[in-house]
Amino acid sequence: MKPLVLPPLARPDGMTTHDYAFNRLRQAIMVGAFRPGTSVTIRGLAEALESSPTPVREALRQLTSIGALQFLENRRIVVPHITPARFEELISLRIALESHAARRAVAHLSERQIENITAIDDSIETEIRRGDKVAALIANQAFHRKIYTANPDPVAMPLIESVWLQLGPILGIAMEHVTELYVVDRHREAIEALRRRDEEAVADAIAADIREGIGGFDQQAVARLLRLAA
Amino acid sequence: MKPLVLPPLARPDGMTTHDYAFNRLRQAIMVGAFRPGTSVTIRGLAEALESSPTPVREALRQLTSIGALQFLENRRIVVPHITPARFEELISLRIALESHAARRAVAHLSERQIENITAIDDSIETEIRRGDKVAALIANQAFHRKIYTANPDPVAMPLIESVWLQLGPILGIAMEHVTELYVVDRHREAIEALRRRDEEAVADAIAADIREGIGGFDQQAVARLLRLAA
DNA sequence: AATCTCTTTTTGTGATCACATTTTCAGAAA
DNA sequence: TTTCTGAAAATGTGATCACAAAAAGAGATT
Repeated sequence: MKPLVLPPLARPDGMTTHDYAFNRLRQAIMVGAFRPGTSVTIRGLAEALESSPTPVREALRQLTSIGALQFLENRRIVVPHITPARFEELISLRIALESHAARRAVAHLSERQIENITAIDDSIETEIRRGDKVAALIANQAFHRKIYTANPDPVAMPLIESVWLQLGPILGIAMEHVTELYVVDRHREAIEALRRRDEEAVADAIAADIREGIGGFDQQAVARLLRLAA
Repeated sequence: MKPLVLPPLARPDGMTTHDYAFNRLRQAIMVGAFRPGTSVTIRGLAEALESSPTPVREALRQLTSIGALQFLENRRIVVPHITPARFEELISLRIALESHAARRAVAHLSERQIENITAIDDSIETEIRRGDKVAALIANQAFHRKIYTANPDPVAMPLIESVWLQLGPILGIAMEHVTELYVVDRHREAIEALRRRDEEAVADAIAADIREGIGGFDQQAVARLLRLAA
């Protein structure tokens, strides 16, 4: 058994073991730390997290509920495989969900929040220039999340994160093959539209942003990689 | 402790205790067997299901992942409350998700499948005439599910079911106050559009179907009920 | 060298128990 | 009657163990 490498994550006080395991695994999958097809074991993770099977199993079950993992028929636990068709469906779903969420958030965004979002966009570019792919990815997710959660009832957010999780393993592959990240300027476009309170323009900018790339990764290139891996 | 009443559900051979608990609770919530704010206990459910805390807790954790339940700060487990605003957000999300899923399914539907869907629609009307609200609800969900899962990669389906689950408790309230169900003929409209392979018309029919009612329940009336309950 | 068979190890499952926190509720005090 | 207090009960959490199924590996056979 390979000694599982898990990106570190602080454990806030009072957080249950189960919650900690869930969040840490979730974060790991979301930023591409696991490749499609990777299998994990309850006991292995329990050891890596210095815990016991019970809370880990609960965390794994939750992760399967949101599409991040899969319990196979033979009881094996794996990171789901992704076909090119499934990848295309997920991107298309992201566009539908996120342009919807963006549209429903516009009316609730304060000037202050828009400034905040602009600052996050700057940090994305900083990370891209520094070449830190994972940090750029996380900042990009923060950018999107900040917009959608301006809605006081962000019911779409958990669903969006579920799609991000399902795309995570792809990002891991992409990060291995893509050497250069590029700055997406659809973000500036979205911010401008937010300032004008133009719901349709915001939705369009977000849709274009997703269609053109996955947080700094060229989508066409990723699709090509997938076809090769299949 | 009130002796929990849970709608029965067959347990297929080889299904794990955990899976059975999950499916049974899920089904119960989806058809409105629990009111918003209802609290459940792990031991209580374990007893009702003639099982033990471990698999039940896993099932409950999974249900929270998909928005069907909520673990509060004080460790209480409850069916989430719904505000009118949240209800409106969920309906709007249903429209976005399901019109998208319908559009992406059209190209994959065979004539045979369309016939099947027509038959399901007939069964909805039968149940409505018989006055069996729960059966009508289940048939209505089957109608929608059958369309969306024609897509060989139905990645949106789990998200759609998550929204259905979050609307479930509302349906329970609706069923208490609404005496008369009515037949939605947007279904016929959708079927006609499916036959013509008209993606936009299908998406529009589904959107209208959702906007006008929740599987036989008048949406405006439900919104009014919610405002009263709040 | 490839395939089959049987043993050993690994792994998921579910029941049980101890512990800490929360809730409940009876009885006292205002 | 209402409010406060403290003991008892209920509840979520997590570790452990026994069990059955699956996987891995060793050795024999073809």
